[in-house]
Amino acid sequence: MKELDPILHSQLRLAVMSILMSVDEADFVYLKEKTESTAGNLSVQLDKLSAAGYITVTKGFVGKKTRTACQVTEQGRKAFEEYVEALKSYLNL
Amino acid sequence: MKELDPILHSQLRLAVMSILMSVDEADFVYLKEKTESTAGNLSVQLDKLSAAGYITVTKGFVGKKTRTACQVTEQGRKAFEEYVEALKSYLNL
DNA sequence: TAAAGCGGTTTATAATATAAACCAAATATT
DNA sequence: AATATTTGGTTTATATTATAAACCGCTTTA
Repeated sequence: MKELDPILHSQLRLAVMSILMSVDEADFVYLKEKTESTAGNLSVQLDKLSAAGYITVTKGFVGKKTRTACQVTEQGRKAFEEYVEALKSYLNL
Repeated sequence: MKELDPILHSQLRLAVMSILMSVDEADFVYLKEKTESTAGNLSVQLDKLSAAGYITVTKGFVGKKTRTACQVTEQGRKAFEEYVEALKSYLNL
């Protein structure tokens, strides 16, 4: 049986990646709403995805307010696809 | 986003359930080999699946040797299928 | 200018996964 | 026939993880 990438095998991180896979860029607030997570949890999990090289996190401004934007990297895209393939062998899809 | 059943969202438990879904009965030794897990880890995870009502664990004998057989329950089957459905919404399948 | 909100981060806690240590019974070895 | 080894596990300790709570600086509003 294939290994399931532990960085992706986490509900919140998977949800974030799933969103980023189909949206090309999403900011902190949007991700928080969509995933219904707490800010603290989201912050930690974004750090992990970023540390793994699966996403990039860019801090900028919109007017005077900060804005943290996230994008999936090519490496993240690949990892996600491999994770899906591995999972399929578990789910019999 | 749907919740992912935490009992199933674990690599080893998912692997066990995946096997049991397609085999109708499997014993401890077989599951251990197939999943390449340690006996301790497997024992703990089987307990959890059993406590959740997802599998039944039956201890018997083959000659003089003990044999621990596992079967998925109807509840487990249902939970597995719901888990698969929930995951699909994350994986875009 | 104080108070309340927004957009987060850091830190503490609870839950989880995993392996290591252990155990009893059966089998093999000397 | 005693001793060592293997088999089939369970229990316990440890490391990792997920999660929420507490916190922080900056803005906006009262």
